[in-house]
Amino acid sequence: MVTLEDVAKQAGVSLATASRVLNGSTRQVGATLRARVERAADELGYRANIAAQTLARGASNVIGIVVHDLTDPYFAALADGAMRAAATEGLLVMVGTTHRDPEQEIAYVATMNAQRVRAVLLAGSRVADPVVTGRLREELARYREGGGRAACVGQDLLGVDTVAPANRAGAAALARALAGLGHTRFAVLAGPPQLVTAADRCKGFAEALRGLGLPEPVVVHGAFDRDGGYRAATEIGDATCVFAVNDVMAVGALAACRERGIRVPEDVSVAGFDDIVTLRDHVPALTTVRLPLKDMGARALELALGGADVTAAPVVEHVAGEVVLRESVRRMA
Amino acid sequence: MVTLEDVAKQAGVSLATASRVLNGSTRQVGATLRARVERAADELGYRANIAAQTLARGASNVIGIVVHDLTDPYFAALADGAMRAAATEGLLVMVGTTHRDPEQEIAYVATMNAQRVRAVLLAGSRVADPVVTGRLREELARYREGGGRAACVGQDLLGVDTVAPANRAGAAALARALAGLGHTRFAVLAGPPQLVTAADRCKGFAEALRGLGLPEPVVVHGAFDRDGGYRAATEIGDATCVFAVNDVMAVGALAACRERGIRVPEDVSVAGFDDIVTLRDHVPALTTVRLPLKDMGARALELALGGADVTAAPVVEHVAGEVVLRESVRRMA
DNA sequence: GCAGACTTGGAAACCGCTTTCCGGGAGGTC
DNA sequence: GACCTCCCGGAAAGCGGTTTCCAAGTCTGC
Repeated sequence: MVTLEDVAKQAGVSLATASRVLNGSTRQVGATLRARVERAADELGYRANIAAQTLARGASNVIGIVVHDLTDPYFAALADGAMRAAATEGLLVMVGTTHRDPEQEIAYVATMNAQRVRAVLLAGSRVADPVVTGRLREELARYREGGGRAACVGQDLLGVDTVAPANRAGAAALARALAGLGHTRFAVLAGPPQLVTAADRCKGFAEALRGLGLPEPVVVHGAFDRDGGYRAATEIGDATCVFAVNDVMAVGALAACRERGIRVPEDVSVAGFDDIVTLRDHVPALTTVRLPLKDMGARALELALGGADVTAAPVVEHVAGEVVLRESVRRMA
Repeated sequence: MVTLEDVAKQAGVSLATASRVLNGSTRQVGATLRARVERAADELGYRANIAAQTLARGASNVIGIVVHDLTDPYFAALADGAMRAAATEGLLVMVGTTHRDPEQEIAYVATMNAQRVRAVLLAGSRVADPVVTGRLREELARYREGGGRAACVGQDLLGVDTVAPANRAGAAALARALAGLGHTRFAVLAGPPQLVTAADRCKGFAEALRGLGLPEPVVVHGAFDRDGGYRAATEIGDATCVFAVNDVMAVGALAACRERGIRVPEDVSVAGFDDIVTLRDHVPALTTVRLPLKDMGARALELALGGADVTAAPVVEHVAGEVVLRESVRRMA
């Protein structure tokens, strides 16, 4: 590989000068030398060694983002938002996928720390395990002590800047909207009990029903994905309205209904959460709670990068969800 | 940040020994010292500085992958496959999204080169612009001269190892299957003419029709995304069967039909390409050509990493698509 | 014409780690 | 016991940049 020294030699200048010309310095370099250096670099096809730059500068130009699964449109949208924001700052993005393994998440924080990334973004639901969470916090603390910045999309459990979707409030609003349609017997496809996002949505929904004096919903736990929704949908009892705690599960539930000859919304109403863009053309159109996922991802990155004052209390931004009623629910007679 | 030197000092050993203990060396270190070093590292919370390691070792443990858009499930699946493969090799992944800007793609290759990533994966369609392609090839050549490895998912136009989906053959097979159902008047929602993937699929489809002695299809160009399909769907003339060159466009077309009261498949049959997993529950179920996207991503990474012989001719692996007939098409009377 | 302020180029220290090369001690052989 | 290995620890030379510190001009203003 051609190094800066090669360029300097070819241009007949010192290393220092070559560095100043090519890799953005505050120092001025005369037009003649500047041209010579640029020409040499071009001829030689010089590409700065970023590892060396990072080492010398003590700061890298990459950020890390840790998600569960890129093929889940929820995380893809979050990641996309964050990546666009990163790109405008000229930052590169290193992505880690955990596939919902909390150990992986911790490991990634350590790795990102080793990479000395400028900031790390943790996107995705926490699990309700204080031990695991504790270890994650520890690893994060270690990272931040070294000057790293961190932010999180999801529950405010990590002591870092957080973009927190209003899962509870959103689910509650949805419950009220659904109740407003005349439904009284509900089921919740609740996802795994340890997953905080899922649990919060479930809780918010149930609380709202309680507040309205309606009966408790049937709660069916299962996986947080399409198949989880599909399976859970078979156990909804005599509910007239089922709330799947995310859109992907709702789509699974819809599929299950279809296969079993249950019409939606005529026989049962179905609602989800997130308003996944890729699913907007689903038939029947899914009632859901819209979350501005891209913005949330972008905002989280801003938070991580912003605020020079590391010692300040972490800022938590709550983002509201908007209930979107579509064809998958119907008004009861 | 705590450095290796701090650890060495605390453990009362030399830098060399500490390095050997902590960062995988072939050299043995005695049990006593080894324990001392590990203890010190743990107490101090040492995290190796990967930039320094990369510099010293002359090789990094990250790979780069360049895609158009992570929120497009096609690329998400490809990326996911590649990332899983990378993870099993203990490699980190740097992701760049170009949003279909070829300049961005070239820029990313340069950047990845600067990062000295072990390999870069270019996923996504080439554009039919020899100038741009030439510059990309140049940039790739530069990278590979420096020892970088590269692979590509898509058309074999870059002179690197390639996983090439059989776009033409797949579309042709689809055309024959559709013709076998009795259709004779076709339309193709063809995407942008410069996009090679789109063009190949369109061409393969038309050729097959020609081979069957059927009339030329109506070809409607447009964007390669959902909205492109949506818009193009309004110009299909009197076709009884429309082929959207990818699933996402097909979904857009389906939406357009629905809004205009055109029943699918009763009034018109619709087919796509890719068999996007997220769309499998779409109603009506989409007829399509299945591509093993995750495997393709993984395979491309293997290709990039494998084959020690850089000078060998690039290997091109063709991967076939499988026609999957579903509800969105019907047999003509 | 000259002191003082500015500008610009270069030498060299340093960033944190890997690894080569050396040397000393332990263990084996005859 | 002498000689050879083998094993393991440390000193130090890089890896490819950045940046500080100097020194030598180049301008100003008087």
